[in-house]
Amino acid sequence: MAHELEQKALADYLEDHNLKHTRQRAAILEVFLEATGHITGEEIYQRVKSKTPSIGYTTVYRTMKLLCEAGLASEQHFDDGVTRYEIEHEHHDHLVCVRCGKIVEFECQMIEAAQDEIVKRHGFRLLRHRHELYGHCPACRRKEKED
Amino acid sequence: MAHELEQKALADYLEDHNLKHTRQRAAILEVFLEATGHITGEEIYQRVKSKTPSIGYTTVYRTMKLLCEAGLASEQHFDDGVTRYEIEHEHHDHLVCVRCGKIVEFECQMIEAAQDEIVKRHGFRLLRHRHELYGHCPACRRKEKED
DNA sequence: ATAGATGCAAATGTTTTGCAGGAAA
DNA sequence: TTTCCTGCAAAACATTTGCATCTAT
Repeated sequence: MAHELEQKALADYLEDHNLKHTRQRAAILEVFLEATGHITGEEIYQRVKSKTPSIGYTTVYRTMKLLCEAGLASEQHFDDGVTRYEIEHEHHDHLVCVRCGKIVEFECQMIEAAQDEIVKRHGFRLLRHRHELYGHCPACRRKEKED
Repeated sequence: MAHELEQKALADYLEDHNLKHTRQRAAILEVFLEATGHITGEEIYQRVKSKTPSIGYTTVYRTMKLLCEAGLASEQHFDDGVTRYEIEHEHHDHLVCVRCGKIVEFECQMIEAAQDEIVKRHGFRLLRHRHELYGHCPACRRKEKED
């Protein structure tokens, strides 16, 4: 099985919390990890279904919530109102192509510093942020010119 | 009537597009303008309802969409999945208190410049962006210490 | 008179919950 | 054998649509 490390992390989390290790949970984590990230609940459901037809939406959503709690996944909400799950990793933001849906991650130290300054100026305590740039990716810009 | 200027802008837009000037449209715009901005469809509905009890959700949503097209309002989607409407104005971003819901707008030239650089580096064409900082506002931080 | 607007009820799409049966420890 | 999970169906929730009726022009 691929992704042994993450399956191990899940097993540890389940054990620590007196939760059970089930076929469905392993299958959902597997599908999630195989995706390039930024996958929706619906997509996970469809892919798990092709191998385990008895799966329900309920289990997918519940398991993804659990993976988030376990620190393996995190939720992203882009402009279309659908929750997407990505592999949890350090601070980064997103560049989204509104034509083809391509998502690129970026990090910018300068922006982080500017944010801290703004937060401080307003006396807030920063918990998290969200920064998304929407536009057309290089491939779509090329297609536009052809149209 | 307050907000004559915007009511005039709406009237012009309606005329230009062969749409009708109705009591409901004027009432919804009025309520929207009286709010401090960042009001939800539900809130608009409730406030209009107190003066015009026959109003329906449908009309509120349809009218807010129309106001967006007319350039008077714009939609904002924060993390709770509820659409909020704000008075359309130049580029700015949001600082949101997750405890009390307070919303502060900010603008930062340095961040805008950094964004442009990132977009250029990835070959994208930028259409719009969204930048939200979530945390605790000064008042809520004070309350926290009391708790 | 007529194009367009309204409000109700029903549909939508996504995610959550209640519950009875099922599987892991 | 007990505790936790699962999948179904139904609920929730915000928003949209179909349609018969009403209203501004």
